[in-house]
Amino acid sequence: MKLVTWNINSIRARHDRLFAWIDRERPDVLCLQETKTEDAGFPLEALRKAGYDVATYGQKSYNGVAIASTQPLTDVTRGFGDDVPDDEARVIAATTHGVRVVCLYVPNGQDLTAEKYPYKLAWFGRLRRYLERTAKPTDPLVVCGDMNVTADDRDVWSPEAWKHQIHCSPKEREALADVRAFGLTDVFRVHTPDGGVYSWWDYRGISFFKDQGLRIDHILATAPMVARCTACTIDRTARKGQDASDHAPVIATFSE
DNA sequence: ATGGCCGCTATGAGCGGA
Repeated sequence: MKLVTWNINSIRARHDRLFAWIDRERPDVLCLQETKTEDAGFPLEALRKAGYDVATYGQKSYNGVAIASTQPLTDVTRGFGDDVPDDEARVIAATTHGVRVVCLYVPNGQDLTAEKYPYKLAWFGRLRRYLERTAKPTDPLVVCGDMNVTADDRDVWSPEAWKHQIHCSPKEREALADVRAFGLTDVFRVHTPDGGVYSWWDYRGISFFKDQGLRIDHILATAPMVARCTACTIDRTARKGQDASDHAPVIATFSE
């Protein structure tokens, strides 16, 4: 089973590139973030035609997540289902290929002094409690998406430039570590212990050309899924050229 | 030191992204 997480940065703006990539890579499960549209603008029929069952959780202009799978999606849930009023479409989950898949678009946080920063930290707490309520660490579970946090300095092209910046603050990293402490492992790191591989590059300047990126898109898995994970890579080629998302897809392969 | 790009919107400037 080939599972992909990709912050597509507008599924409408990325339509041709997305479908060309799907045709080439044929993922079994595709988790998308920042679709930036309600269902009216979502290419539901095109994905079905390509052989996918699809579940969306969209909103106008911002956020938006979706899961597509070559097998049926069952038990689809949207949001955390907690008691916090929140209409931002950032969480969708479904069971497919015998695996519970949680697709996340974590809040950006803006900067360490913004009101969005404590919201982001609290959001990670809600995520941890959501996992406690809805899953067990012994389940076949994958939690993936745009985490908007670097796990440690190996994920940062310049730890000095990014020190105490958003995506790299100790509190964000602690919040992500607390989510992992539920019983999740970053499968990319299992296969690639060395740093210097990124999943996002700023559109501005020549950051991609100079490989000045961050690894903020993660695939986390419970122990039974880690045992089945034979590879995890980041498709840097998808970031090249015109009309690319600023994120590259992360691909994990699991044995049956 | 700052901003540099991109996608969105009952667009044409301002917001959010990371």
